[in-house]
Amino acid sequence: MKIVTWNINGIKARLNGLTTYLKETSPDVVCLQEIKSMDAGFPREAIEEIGYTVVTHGQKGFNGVAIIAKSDIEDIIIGLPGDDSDVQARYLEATVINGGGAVRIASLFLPNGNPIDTEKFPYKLSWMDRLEAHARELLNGEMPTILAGDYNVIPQPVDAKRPDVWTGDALFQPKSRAAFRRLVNLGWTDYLRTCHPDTPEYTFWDYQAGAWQKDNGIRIDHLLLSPQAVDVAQSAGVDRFTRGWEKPSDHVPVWVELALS
DNA sequence: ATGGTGGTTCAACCA
Repeated sequence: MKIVTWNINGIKARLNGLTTYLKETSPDVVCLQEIKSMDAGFPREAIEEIGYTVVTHGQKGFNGVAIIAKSDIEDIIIGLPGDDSDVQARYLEATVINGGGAVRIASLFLPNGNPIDTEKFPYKLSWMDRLEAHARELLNGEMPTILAGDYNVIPQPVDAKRPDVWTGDALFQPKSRAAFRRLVNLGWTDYLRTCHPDTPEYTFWDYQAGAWQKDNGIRIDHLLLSPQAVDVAQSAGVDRFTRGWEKPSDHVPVWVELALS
């Protein structure tokens, strides 16, 4: 069972890329971020036509997350629990049934947090606090669980080609990194890093200044696995090839393979 | 080097 997370930076601009990716790699589940579409405007038919169920949590213009799967999607939670006043569409959680098993999967788009001297940075940190509280609750469940998404956090210096230029950025601030570490320390596994301890594994390259050509990337899209998910995990990787496509997203898909029938 | 690129929506915001 292949589970993917991918910030597509706009579903309208990326529909061809997404359907090509689905046909070429045949993933069982894809968690999408930055669909930049309302639910009604999401091109669900084009994705259903190639065999996927579609659940979206969108808003006008910005943000927006979705989960698409080859099988049924059940027990859907829309929005990150903990603050009913937060109207930004950044979190969607559901159960995906797969043969003999079920996996609990979240698609999350963590706030960017820049510039750090504005209200955007405390919003990021409070959102991470809420995620930590909810992630603690999720560990009490019995199901394999994956928190997948664009975390907008560079966990370690190895996760950036040029860590020095990110020191003032919300993605690499000590408070952002500490909050990510607290999450992991609850008992979640950054499975891609576990599988590939010695290589950068970048997932994002800026559109500007030839970042892709220079491989000036960062690793900010993550799959955090509960212990029950780690027990059945087999491999993980980054599908870098989509970054070289015509009209690419600035992020690429990150995947994990689980041994569920 | 205080720019550079891209998506959504339509002047400005977000990343």
